[in-house]
Amino acid sequence: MEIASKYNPAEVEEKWYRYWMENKLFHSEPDERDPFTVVIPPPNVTGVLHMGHMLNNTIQDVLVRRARMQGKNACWVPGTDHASIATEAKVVNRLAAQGIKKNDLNRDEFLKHAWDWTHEHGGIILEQLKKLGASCDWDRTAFTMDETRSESVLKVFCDLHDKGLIYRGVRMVNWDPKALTALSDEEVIHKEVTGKLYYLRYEIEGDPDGDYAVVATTRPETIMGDTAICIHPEDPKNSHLKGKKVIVPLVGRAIPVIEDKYVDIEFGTGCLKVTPAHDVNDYMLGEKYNLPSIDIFNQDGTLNENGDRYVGLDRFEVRKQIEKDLEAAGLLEKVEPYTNKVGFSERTDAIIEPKLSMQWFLKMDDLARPALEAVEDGTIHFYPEKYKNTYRHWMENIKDWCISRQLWWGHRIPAYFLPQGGYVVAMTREEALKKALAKVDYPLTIDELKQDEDVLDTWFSSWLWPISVFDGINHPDNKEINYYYPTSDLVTAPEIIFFWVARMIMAGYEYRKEPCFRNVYFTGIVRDKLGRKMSKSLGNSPDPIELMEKYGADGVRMGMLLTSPAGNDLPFDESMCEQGRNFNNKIWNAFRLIKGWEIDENIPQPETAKVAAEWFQSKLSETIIELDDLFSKYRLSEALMLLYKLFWDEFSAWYLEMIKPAYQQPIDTETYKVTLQYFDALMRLLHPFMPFITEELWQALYDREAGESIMTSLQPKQTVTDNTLLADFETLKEVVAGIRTIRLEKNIPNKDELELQAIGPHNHQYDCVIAKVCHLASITSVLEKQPGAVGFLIGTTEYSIPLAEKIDVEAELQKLKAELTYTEGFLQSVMKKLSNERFVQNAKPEIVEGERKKQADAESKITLLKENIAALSSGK
RNA sequence: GGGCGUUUAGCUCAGCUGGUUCAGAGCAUCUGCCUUACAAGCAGAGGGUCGGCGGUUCGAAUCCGUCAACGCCCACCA
Repeated sequence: MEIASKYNPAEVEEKWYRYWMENKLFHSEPDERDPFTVVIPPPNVTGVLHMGHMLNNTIQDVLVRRARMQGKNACWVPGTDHASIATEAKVVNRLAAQGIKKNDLNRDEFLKHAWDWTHEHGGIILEQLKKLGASCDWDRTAFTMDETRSESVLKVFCDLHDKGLIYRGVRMVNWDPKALTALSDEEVIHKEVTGKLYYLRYEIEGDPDGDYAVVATTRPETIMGDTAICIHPEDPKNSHLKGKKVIVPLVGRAIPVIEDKYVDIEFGTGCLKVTPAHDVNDYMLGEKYNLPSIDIFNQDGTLNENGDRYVGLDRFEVRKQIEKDLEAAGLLEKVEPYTNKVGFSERTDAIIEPKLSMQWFLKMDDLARPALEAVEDGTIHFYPEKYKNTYRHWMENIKDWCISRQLWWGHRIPAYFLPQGGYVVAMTREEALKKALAKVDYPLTIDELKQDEDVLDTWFSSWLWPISVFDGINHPDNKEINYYYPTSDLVTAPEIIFFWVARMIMAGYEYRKEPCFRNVYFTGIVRDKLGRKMSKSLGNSPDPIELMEKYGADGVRMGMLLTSPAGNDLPFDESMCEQGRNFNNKIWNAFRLIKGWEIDENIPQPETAKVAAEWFQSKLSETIIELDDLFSKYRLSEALMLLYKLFWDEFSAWYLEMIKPAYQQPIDTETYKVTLQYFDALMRLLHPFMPFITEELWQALYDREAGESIMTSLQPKQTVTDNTLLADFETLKEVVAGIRTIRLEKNIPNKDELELQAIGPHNHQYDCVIAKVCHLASITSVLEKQPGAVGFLIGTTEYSIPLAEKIDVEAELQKLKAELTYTEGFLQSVMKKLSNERFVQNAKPEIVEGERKKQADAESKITLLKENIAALSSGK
């Protein structure tokens, strides 16, 4: 059989993914096994795969594949999110490119465009996930705006409304003047911005030439909305303003001076302008002192009819202009550079305008309580644990959730307004009519009901995801939800801990009285080499599909996982994928070696192979124990590294070298059989990480039945771990390394046979292995080192190799002397400890014992070294 | 402004309740090898006063205090 010396992933990956799909190996149905459920964090329906998805989904796939191979009924539910604002923004942009404004269209027309866009781009990302090897149950693919999920959302809205948890009210909200919608607090990103602090003069009414108030503000363009200025009641600087009225600059309107301790005397002039319509704090002052509220902005951030001479101009235009006008009118005292935090829209990056508007809110206090408790008491476990703190802090200070958005793409709020005021909430218009008729005493037709124009926040559908994908909202007692819920693990980014994770937990308790998942694994952020977050706008993100073409999906998966412990950022570098690819190649070539052997049934198993096989069995078992432990702690990077070393170092570099028959010689049946078993076990251990190559080789290892797959085989279990044997082999490896070093230093070709002599304790049990690996003629115990031999120390045993040619005495002496100096220093530090009475008294007995042994070993080593030095010197 | 976290080899990270797993791993680097599975490889080597200072202790990378740098989250100071 001819096998290429380089592994070629492309065709292998294609072939096996198809095989898995054709055999329905990803599909899950409820049965008697334990379920292992994971719901995918649904990516934006029109999004494309980026590196963050790669990391996130690779981790999920590892967990799911491993669970499946532990005999669980694994079910990974894929799907997409309608991503209200993001998708609507994209559609608006596309329409704009065609010269169509959103406002030119009615709601239905716009939605048709949105659905077209969704069908055109939707699901691309899911196809890309297949390339990665994701073992999702594609038959269950869900969409947050498909029929089942939409019904769930409306049902929950109605239910929460009926429970009195949803209310409508005028509040100061975060207004996005670009997207023309309110945003939740979580969608606002505060960034530091360098701007100016303007000091404005407000003349005192009735005293135009006299004193005036000076107000410091960063937003001079809002003065048209001023309805008061505020000072601290105990501020001596501004006491002359008490009880007075002042004139708003340029506008000429008189407003009162109010007093409140909210004002910081030290800041600016200690005098604050109050604009209740456009600042959250001012709003509160306005409420407290019953001030009128003058809204000066249109929805898009331009000034409305209250904008005086600036009507129609954009807010930032006005800021520039008003500075000039104030200056000209002599009303600008001074301008200082100033840095403050400004809120930006997460989606559109527009500067948020605090705006009073009528919105829908969800009361959070009651929902938050059980959700907080679940994480606190460990019912739901976070990895890494530090996010517990973040979570607690938010949950303890939770505010009501603004759930309405002034958009069209999303779940339209099922509230219907009545012609003479009031509203009803119902699943359908028909139901709404019934409810309405029961409520009013005037005749009413169905067309007179006016449905709320707004849609719900995207997260109002995703918070139901672990339930709604199994239709557990609409049919709370169906077989699927009862079987698959609660889900097992959630893998997501810490950025959405509030947006999504916290709210899912709340919905879980509200609608199932049970946690929605047991473990949450928070991934880090994928960054570029310079530490910048990978983003489309920076153009610093490699295309995952291209990466997979270059390094193979298994290679990329491995590259991503090697350096990303839970919660740590991942500084991405292509070289990591290279390492992954190289490992694939290593596996491939080990397979080539094994499969290339000829088997001879008549030859007995050599002793070397027998002990090697025993040793590897133990090594394998030891590794499995460690692996289980790492998985239980979700330390996936370390788990992979452990297997990497097991395969590369222990199996390839040691085990295969020990059992390898001589060139063109056949191998015995026993060794061959056991080696195939080991290889099989290694493939199964690696499969969750690298699904494709392991399937390819696992299939090629034996004749497999049709439809059989490594995917549905079981993970190897621990067997016997012989610790003595393992320790003996570690010593053996040191001896081998010592001999190799001598070969290298003395330039002795591998084919030259050498003799090894041991002075001091040496276990001859595994000599055959050393002899084979190092190509030795013999290993003997002797009493004295031969003149002209070179050696090395392992513990208190000296190993030496007699050499025919002359050795470099000077160099040998130097080496020995250096070793002596080091050992003497070491002995000194040990002696220092032992001569310290308090150490001997206080330290645990075994520690003291250990130090005594160190002392003895060091002393005998020193004696040995001195003898050698003396022998060498005299022989000079 | 509050809270959380990080700082160990050139890079990315392990190091659990203080002492024989204590200074480690992988990658990178250097040296020698095209040895008949693999140069995407083999063999070997070098490299860190564990961020600074102070303390507790017989003993500190590990515990305490403090300072510094970086990161994240939260927050209405004009």
